[in-house]
Amino acid sequence: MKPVSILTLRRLSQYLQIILEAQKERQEYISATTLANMTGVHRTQVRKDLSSTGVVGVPKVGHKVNELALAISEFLNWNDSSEAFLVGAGNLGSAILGYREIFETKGMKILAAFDNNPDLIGTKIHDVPVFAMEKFGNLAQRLHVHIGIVTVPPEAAQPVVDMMLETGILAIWNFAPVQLVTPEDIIVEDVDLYASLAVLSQRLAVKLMKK
Amino acid sequence: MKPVSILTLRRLSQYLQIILEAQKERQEYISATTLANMTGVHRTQVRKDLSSTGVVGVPKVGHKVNELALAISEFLNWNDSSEAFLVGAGNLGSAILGYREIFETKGMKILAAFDNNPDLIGTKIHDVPVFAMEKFGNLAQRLHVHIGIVTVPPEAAQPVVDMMLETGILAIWNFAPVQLVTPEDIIVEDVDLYASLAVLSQRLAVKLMKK
DNA sequence: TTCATATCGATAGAAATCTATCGAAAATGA
DNA sequence: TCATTTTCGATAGATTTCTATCGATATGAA
Repeated sequence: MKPVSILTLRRLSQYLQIILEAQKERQEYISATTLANMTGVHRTQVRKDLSSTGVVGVPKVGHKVNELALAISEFLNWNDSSEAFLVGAGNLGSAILGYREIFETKGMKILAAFDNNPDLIGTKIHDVPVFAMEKFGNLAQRLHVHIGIVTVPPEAAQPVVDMMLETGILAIWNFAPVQLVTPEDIIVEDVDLYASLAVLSQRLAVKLMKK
Repeated sequence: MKPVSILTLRRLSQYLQIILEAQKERQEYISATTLANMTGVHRTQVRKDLSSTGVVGVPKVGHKVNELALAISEFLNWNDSSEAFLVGAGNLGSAILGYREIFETKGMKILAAFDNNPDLIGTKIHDVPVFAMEKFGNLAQRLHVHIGIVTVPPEAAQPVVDMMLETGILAIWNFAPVQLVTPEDIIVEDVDLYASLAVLSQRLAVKLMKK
């Protein structure tokens, strides 16, 4: 199995979303062509992306919706569950916790949240208990948690991450808009809102200029 | 001015973040090499990215921090303000509104939020007033708002977007995990958490398999 | 049965993106 | 003053990513 590009992974998630819709509507088959039309990705690109999961389709028919959904889920490792801890139970953290159930269907179970705000400690947010920061290490090791979700303010992010890495965290989902410093083998996935906004605003500026 | 790739725009935002830090620390100069080391992007790539904003550096010295910050901000259109409306004042919407002030420093002013929950209408969230959905069109046209932020549940996203497009919205910042259908000339920037999670979980799975 | 059509998977070619190299310019220090 | 070092910007080459093309196969209509 050769490594797959980030772009392919992102597209696979996109296809899966559409495929799940088709599944809800009881469609039996779906073709790469359909996925291409719905996403704007090129037909052949969709085929390549799908082929990296190992599925094979039937000419003139396409792929069985159920099989395809399963294959992509398996490939993304969304079928077995990984445990996660979230640090930073503020606005953004709470919002993420609100998606807890959906994330569970995608293989990520958020077991607990951590914060240093005494008002939050001991409470539950969207059914997830909030603990004091000091409890992180002990709990993470005991429960074999491998994913850390970072939703703290920018200046707090690096110390939090340093702390996480001491406790066996292998992958970090980082929502703080800072460049984290981590060892090579740690997986860091950034959700960079500023970068996203940058694309939006520059594109809009170019567009308005042209008119 | 030739068009700039999305990847370049995202990196420019990243550089700017680092440059602003340097500015806070009263550094006078910063080099492409430094930015490269801090981000992991290749030296020459950083130079190319920077050159697309039109800045010129000084050999052996680098770029003046102030000038560089200004050039990138200008290029991303973060120096003049664009007005935005947000639809969907739930968890995620509130979290976004919490970043209102930071977004303003990046050229986006969120003037109002909209929701169809009667409990929210008439209230303020992070100082932003919440109106009924029906008010959107009228207000958007009167205030010449061009950016729509979509933080509604997936099933509500497409209707909301359709409504937005009827009222002169030109760019959409979409946080709903669905494929939006829009005319060619509308700018859509997706923040796709599932795609991000897909990258994280697949990478982690591969990593754990290797061990 | 035969033909037209839609789709598949594979391969090859095109385009975009990234990396390496080179000469020039500014600072530093001998 | 002159060599050394660091960085710049430009160009060329390598790599990755995307798109076009082709034969093969299953379906459905003539």
